[in-house]
Amino acid sequence: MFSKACEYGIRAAVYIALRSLDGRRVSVNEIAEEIDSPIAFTAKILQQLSRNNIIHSVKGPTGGFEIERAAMDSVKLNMIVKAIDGDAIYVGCGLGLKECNAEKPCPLHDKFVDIRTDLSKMLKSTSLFELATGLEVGLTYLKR
Amino acid sequence: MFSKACEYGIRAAVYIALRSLDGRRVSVNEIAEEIDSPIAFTAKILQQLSRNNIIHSVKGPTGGFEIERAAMDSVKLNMIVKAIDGDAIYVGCGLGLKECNAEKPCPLHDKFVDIRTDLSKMLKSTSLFELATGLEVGLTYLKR
DNA sequence: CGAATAAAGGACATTTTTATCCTATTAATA
DNA sequence: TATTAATAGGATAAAAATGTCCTTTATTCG
Repeated sequence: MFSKACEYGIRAAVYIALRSLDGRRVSVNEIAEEIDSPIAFTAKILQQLSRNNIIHSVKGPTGGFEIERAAMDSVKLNMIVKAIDGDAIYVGCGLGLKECNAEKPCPLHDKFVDIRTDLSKMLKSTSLFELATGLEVGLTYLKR
Repeated sequence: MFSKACEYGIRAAVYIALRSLDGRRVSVNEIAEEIDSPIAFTAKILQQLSRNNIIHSVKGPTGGFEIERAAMDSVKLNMIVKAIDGDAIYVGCGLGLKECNAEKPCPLHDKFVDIRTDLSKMLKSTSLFELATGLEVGLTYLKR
């Protein structure tokens, strides 16, 4: 469904949000450790998220990554997915046709649109805050 | 969502079904032409489908691929997806955790289960016959 | 200012996916 | 039986995704 990069990106963002709730900045090393991801690869992904203004980075000692409280509400999963995987998942044809729409649909078009609309709605309506709080109270996990 | 191999596999199977409705066997070359896919790669995928008894192959002159009328009803998309992409799409965690279930869910688990259940239902209930007939009457397309 | 710390980013390596090429096998038919 | 047409399958190549390493840049703090 999502690329590895995107999976790491979402997990990282949720972890950063969790820590930012306590006012703590976190380093790439800590993030990679806590979400069980390869450090350097995770660093690249964090760069992308930072460039897309999804997370905030600070260089130097005491630096690291953080997310402002307001951003935790306004940043929805679809923004992270789009920043990393692009919009193929929202736009592309399920059977890989370059052109596939209601005019000239692939055999699966209508059924796919339904699924994708649901997926899209879910991603657009899920905020980092929502996911971070589930983690905070120990209901959910980011590794294993 | 699906791998390229799986996309080609579904398109190829639908095309074979379409032709088999007229009692015509089709060659790899014709299939690749009609679904706009790389020939040799498509041949590999057809081998997989054949080994999984999803389509039937005949060697030699007048040979080619075909699907029996009864199989067009019994073969559902989920069987093709499973034969080519395995069951990651049904089983795997949306955020890539090795272990993710109701006991120890990732932050997206519940929302993901909903989407995936819908996708799974759709694939399990869609037969090759259904897709081939849409093509036959010119409502849908396999290339472009 | 200098040392230390952390992200940014470029270059490279590995792995997986996608794609191609060539030979072997099978079967029809002239 | 020889030829030819078709799939089967092994080996290899190319491209994309994933992952690593090292240098640069920014910042803090002694």
